[in-house]
Amino acid sequence: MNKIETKGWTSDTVVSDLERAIHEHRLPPGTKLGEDELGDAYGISRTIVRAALLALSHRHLVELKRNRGAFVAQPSVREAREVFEARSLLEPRTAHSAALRMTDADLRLLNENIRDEHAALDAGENGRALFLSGQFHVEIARIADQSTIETFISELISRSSLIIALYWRRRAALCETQAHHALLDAFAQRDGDAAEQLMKSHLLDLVASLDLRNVSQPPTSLREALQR
Amino acid sequence: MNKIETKGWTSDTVVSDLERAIHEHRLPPGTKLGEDELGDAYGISRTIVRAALLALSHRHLVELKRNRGAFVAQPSVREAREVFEARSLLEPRTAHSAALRMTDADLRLLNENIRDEHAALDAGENGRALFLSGQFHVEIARIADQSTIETFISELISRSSLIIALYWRRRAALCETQAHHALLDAFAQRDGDAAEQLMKSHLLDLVASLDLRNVSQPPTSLREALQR
DNA sequence: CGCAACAAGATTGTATACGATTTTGTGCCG
DNA sequence: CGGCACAAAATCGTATACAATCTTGTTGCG
Repeated sequence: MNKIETKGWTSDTVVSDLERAIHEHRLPPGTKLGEDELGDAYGISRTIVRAALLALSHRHLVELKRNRGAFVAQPSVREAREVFEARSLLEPRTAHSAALRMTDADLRLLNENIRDEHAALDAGENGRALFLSGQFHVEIARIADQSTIETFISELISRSSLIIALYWRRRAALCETQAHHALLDAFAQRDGDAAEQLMKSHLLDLVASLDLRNVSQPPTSLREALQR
Repeated sequence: MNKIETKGWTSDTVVSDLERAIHEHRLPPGTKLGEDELGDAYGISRTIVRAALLALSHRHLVELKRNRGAFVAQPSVREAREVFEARSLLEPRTAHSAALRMTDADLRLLNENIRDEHAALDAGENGRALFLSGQFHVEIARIADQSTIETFISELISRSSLIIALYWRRRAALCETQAHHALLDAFAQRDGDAAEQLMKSHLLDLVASLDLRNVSQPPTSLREALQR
């Protein structure tokens, strides 16, 4: 693997970089994250890498197996349900708050986000589109001016990306930008109740688009199947 | 400081130990947690201590200041409001779910918890009473069978303990065991709606018992006042 | 030929050494 | 005597060395 260099990588920037790579499905669930490998890639020692992996494990994006190494998490069906249950408690009412605090600048930002997502989809950059789609939700929490809830939602969004990687049913494009459009309309009218309802429906739609039957955990490779 | 020893302290056990000490107000907000000091106390190297402090900082129980050290967090008024806002989104509906899943064994456990809290109060062990009071809330999330939400609530409860340490108005005893009693009754009747309402009120009462006016951040010592 | 025991290699876990930064203490100069 | 500059000490940040554990490959026996 070639170096990334050109930056002064700190623990936090490595976390951001890896989180984004996971979120964009460039690092699929189950991928082994070797400490030496990462250290070489970023041009830092294992000390920093370990701090980053520890942080990612606290966000449930990476699973640390003692004496075995770090792996991109593979959320179980159970965990997938829990994540969306948590989102359904946090996001609708947060969207409500956001609608009441929405500024024109915020609206422009959300609009741009949707536009960029469309552009990414057209360009075939599905990973980037998925990332932007998640950013839309995090941005709402930021607008609601609730940084504590924003932290939770941000984690849940990243985990949702892993869940989508594992359990997404339709192989077609993410045809959910309509939901975001509808939300944007509610925000534009500062209609808290509408935003809350739309968000609730949006999350239900998302869960419905997943295959969460307890049948088979699809391993990403033969190798991964044996590691469990 | 004398050693604790007698245990094989891992990073996780140190985290639990420190978290409990913080939760019980044995380590008040602003307390400096020196790495060498902790390493000596537990008989481990700074490597493990740092991993533990990193974990605690991710839970917002410890603040890491670069090249300055780790300190028990001192939540701002802003942060205090956010924590209780998050709790108000998560806990009522989680109590609802818990009520519907409640077993007799669960009821006994919650009952014991309340009894122990009373005993601790009578014995003047206010820290332990506060810890048990928090455990009550976490236990509800466990009974609701939502480990993801439980993790969030657990963090919020610990942060609430710091908030109470800083902004608690009445210096008298924590006369909130009645609220827990009322909740227990609702649980015993498997009345989800009642439990949800009671939890909502309970949280509102808690916030009301705090002094969250933006006046003065009471520093724990002269020293701390200058560090900010 | 198959399987088990053992040895070699690779990877993580922990401790420690060293450098950077901040804090604290001292002394010179105004 | 007060204040600034510089030096000493303490503490954190990072890298690296070594130990523990797991994985993998090999060999010998049944």
